Amino acid sequence: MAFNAKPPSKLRWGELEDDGEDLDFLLPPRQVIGPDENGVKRVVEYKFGDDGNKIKITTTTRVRKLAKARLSKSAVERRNWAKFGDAVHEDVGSRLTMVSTEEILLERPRAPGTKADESKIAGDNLAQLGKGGAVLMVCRTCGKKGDHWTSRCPYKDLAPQTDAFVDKPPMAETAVPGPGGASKPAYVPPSMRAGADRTAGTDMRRRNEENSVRVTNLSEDTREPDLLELFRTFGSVSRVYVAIDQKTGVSRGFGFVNFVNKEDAERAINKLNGYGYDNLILRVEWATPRPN
DNA sequence: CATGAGCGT
Repeated sequence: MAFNAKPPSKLRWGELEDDGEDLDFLLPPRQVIGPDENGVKRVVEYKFGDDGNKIKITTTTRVRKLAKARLSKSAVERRNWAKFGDAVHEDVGSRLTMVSTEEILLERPRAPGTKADESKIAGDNLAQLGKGGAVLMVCRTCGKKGDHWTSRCPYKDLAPQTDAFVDKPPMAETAVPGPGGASKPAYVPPSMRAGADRTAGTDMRRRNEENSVRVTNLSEDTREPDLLELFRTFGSVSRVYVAIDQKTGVSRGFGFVNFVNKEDAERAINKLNGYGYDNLILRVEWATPRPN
C-alpha cells in the first residue's frame, strides 16, 4: 500500500490477523502446573509447527526442594528484578545489600542532663530551657528566621527575658543615676552577663539582693530557665540562680530569684510558697542576705 | 534537708 510507509517489521497486532503469519493468539494459553509435592513443575505451551499444525510442548522441570522451602514466592520473584539505583553498576550477585548515599538530617533535642550541658547552662544562665529533655526542644522556624517560635520552643520566652536581665535593671533605676563615666551596656552576651552586672554598678546588685527570694524543695532537674518561667509572671526578674553541686553537677535543690521590684517578690512569695511544682511543694521565702 | 560563683575590664 502506498499509504503504509511503516516498515513491515514493525508489528501491529491488528495487522497480524491480516497477514495471517502470526496466529499465536489463537493457541491455548501457556499453562504452568505445579511444582507439586515432588518439586516437579510442568509448563505446557503450544505453537504452530512449520506445517501449520498445532504442537503441544510440555516442559517438565524439577524445582530444588531446598529453594522451595526457604524462599517465599515473592522472594523468588524479587530475584528476577532488574537491578536499579546504585546497584545497576554492580556485578550480578556481588553484593546483597547497598549502603545508601542519601544524606538524612536528623533533628536532635539536647541530650538530657549531661554534665557539659549543666555547666553550660550555669554559664549561659538562660541560654537554655528544659528539664532533662522533658521539654521537646523543637522549633519549626527559629533556625532560619530567628523570631518565629513554636508554642513549645523554650527560647520563645528567653529572648525578651535577656533584655530584662541586661537592660531593664539599669532602666528601672533611672531614679538613681548610674555612673556617668560608664557607658550604658547595650547588649551583653549571656556568657558575659555576670561581668556586665559588675560593670553596671554594685549598688544595683545590692538593691536586687534585697529583693532576693529563696526557693527550696526544687526537684533535681529544675534549672534556672524553669525558675525564671515560673517567677517572671510576677514582674521583672533580675536574676535567677539554681545552686549546683560543683562536684556532681546536679542541682542542690534550691535556688534564688531576684526581683527588680520588692512588691513583685512579695507577690511571688505569697503565690508560690506551697505551690506544687514537679511533684514537689515549693518553699518560697525571703532570702537572708548573703554574707560577703 | 537546704542560703549562690568569683574576685576580671
